[in-house]
Amino acid sequence: MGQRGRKKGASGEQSRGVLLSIATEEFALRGYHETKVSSIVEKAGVTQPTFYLYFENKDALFQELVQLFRTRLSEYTEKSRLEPGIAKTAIRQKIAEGLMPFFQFFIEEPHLASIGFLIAPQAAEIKDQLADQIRANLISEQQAGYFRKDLNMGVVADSIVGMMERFIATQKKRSFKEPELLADEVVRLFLYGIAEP
Amino acid sequence: MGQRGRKKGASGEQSRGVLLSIATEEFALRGYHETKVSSIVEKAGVTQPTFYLYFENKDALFQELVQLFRTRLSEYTEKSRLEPGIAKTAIRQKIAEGLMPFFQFFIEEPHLASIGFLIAPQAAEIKDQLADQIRANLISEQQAGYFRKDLNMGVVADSIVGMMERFIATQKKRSFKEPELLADEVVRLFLYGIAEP
Amino acid sequence: MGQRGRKKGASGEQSRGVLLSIATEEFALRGYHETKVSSIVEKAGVTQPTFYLYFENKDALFQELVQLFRTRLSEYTEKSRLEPGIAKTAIRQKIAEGLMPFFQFFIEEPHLASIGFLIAPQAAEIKDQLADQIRANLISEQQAGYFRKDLNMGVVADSIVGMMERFIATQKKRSFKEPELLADEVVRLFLYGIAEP
Amino acid sequence: MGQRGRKKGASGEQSRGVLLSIATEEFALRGYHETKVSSIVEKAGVTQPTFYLYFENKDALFQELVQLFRTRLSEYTEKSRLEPGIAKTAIRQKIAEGLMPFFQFFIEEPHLASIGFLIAPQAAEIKDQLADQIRANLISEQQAGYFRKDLNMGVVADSIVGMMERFIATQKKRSFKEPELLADEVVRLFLYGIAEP
DNA sequence: CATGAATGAGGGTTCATTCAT
DNA sequence: AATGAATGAACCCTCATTCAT
Repeated sequence: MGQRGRKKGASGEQSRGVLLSIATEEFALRGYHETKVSSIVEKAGVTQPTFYLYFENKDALFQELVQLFRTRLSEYTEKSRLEPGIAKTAIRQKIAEGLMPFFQFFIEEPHLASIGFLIAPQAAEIKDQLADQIRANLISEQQAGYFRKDLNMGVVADSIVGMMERFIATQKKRSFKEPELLADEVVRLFLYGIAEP
Repeated sequence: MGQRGRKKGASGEQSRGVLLSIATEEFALRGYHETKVSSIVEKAGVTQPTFYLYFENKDALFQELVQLFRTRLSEYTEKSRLEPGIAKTAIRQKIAEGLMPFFQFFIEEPHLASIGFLIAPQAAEIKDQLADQIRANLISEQQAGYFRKDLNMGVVADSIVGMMERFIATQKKRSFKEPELLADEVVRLFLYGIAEP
Repeated sequence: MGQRGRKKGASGEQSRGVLLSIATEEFALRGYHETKVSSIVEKAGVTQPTFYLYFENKDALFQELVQLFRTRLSEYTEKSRLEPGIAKTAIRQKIAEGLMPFFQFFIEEPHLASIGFLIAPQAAEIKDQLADQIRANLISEQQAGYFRKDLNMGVVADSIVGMMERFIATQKKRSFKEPELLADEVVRLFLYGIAEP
Repeated sequence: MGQRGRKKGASGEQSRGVLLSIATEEFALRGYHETKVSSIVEKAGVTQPTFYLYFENKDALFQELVQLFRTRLSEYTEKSRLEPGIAKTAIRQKIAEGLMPFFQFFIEEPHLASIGFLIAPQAAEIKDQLADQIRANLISEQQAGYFRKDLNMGVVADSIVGMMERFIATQKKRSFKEPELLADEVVRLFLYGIAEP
């Protein structure tokens, strides 16, 4: 009752969801070409035609995941920018707070992150974009007097994005602590450098 | 005369070289699957069977390139380790000198670097290894008193490798200066951080 | 209705069956290498990928046929061993009855027999095995006093298997009679020899 | 001197001979398709073009071997027919003497025999022909009163040829004695049969 | 909503054979 | 007499995708 009626309609969305989630994992773990439509549907327990009931084709599904990654990334990026000038928190904590959402996202959605940062053909472009944003932020903070003026913020941004990529790529084998600790570690590194003061 | 002698024996190696170099570019620019044997040989001006005269198969060729990358990377890594302890040169310059070979390599062989750092399935492993080495170096220098003791050198190493990866990935669009300048920039970043002193 | 039901489920098995039967004939008539997947599917009225829907590859199909031959051969060999010791039937008829199943098999499945006895790389091994069995049988009957003791039963078994092979190989052009008659002919030959008594 | 002059001309025939002999072995052991021109020349220590200096193509070489087999077989068959009526030797020995040359040939040239009897596409035809000859001989001797009249000599001939084929095919693993002994064994089998007299 | 069955299109690889030297 | 280098012609196989039910 109701249940049954819904079941019909829901089962569709359900199948779609299963396919989507399996595909995410497969793409992340094996890459685009090594992930066959046939194996996705097999693991999902449906047949190949069913796949095309929910996705135009393999590439469309993949792009959907990439798009999903970009959306989520933006959402989390928003959080990074929340506290504009108000923040009386020390610069160190402020930056750590800005980094946290990324780490959280990468930890919560490792497969999606892998797709967007490592697997997708647009990965380069995605990272470029992110680096650009970060650079813009850094520059404005640099001009606000928080950072040294003699550093090329493009290089800094690239290093940060590169670090993120490494974080995503090595997440499985990383025994590493809580995102908070990691964020703080990273912030201290980028803020003060490794040199003995 | 020497001309003639060389011509004969060389023609084979020459074809191989052409194929190798075209393949390097193709793999770097399009990825493994998008690079067809048919298009490699076409650009090389030979027919498909010729390809198999010089390489066991497509994958063997690719692996040869990956191996070549690893070898070159090792060679350059050697250079990074030259001067042992004595070094009265400022730590800053010392590190810059250690970084330089990598940048030089990446600049001289951008396609090979791209293959080893971005395209190869083993890319993750390769970068992990490199990060491990760098971390080991950093730790020993840390213990020698050059670096702060409160930093996790694993994170530092990952950040450096990530930065390298970004450097390779963005090289084409990078208007950036000489490797010397870049190396110095990077060293200053990692040594002293971005915080206003 | 049963019609419809069968049609659906059966169509796949049907295609497989058609391919199997065409392949049997082609392999038997042309040999392994001269039989192309392309020609099998063409005669079956399907496209090449369909072939791989039912068989892992060309060789797997071939091996399946060889295995089928072996199985059938075993089944028929069983029949040869029926009546154990008591047998008051004349030795001559007893042996004829033991031979009959083979001839019947070879006549009913000439192509399969051809594959197992002539085409398969394992043909030698298959015949060796059969010869071994026959020899064992002959020896036990020899020791039971039915046959002369001064004959090497290995040679006899080889001769019988060789005769079978010739029978299979020449079946097409053989105008020869019923299997019963042939069996009797063969038995008389091997039992009593050709010498004028 | 002389030696040197001959060497040149001889070296050609020599290469040809080497190729021929290696090809014989390879064809016999691996079959036609599994024997690659490339592997023949490799084992012969020459290059592929050299192969075509001496043979029109792979098939021509193979046919040459088949032809050689047929020729040799005929030569040996001649020996079988030498003593026409004269022979006062007992029928048993006479037949053994007729069989001997075949066994000798098969033993002396096992690879060639394998090619002609097992590998060649014409193997069936070759054996048919041989069976025909043997049948003709048998029939004439049958009519001369040496053999029972109630036996189909076609079947007898096929059995003999089949036995020969088995002999060739199993020669490697056969521990068996001298050709004389084998011939005698076979003759006794076919003459008197296996039944307890 | 779902499937059994089938296919279009293309890719990698092999092999006998030849050309120029 | 011989070779280094190259190729024409096929063949096997895979995969994303669709049709009819």
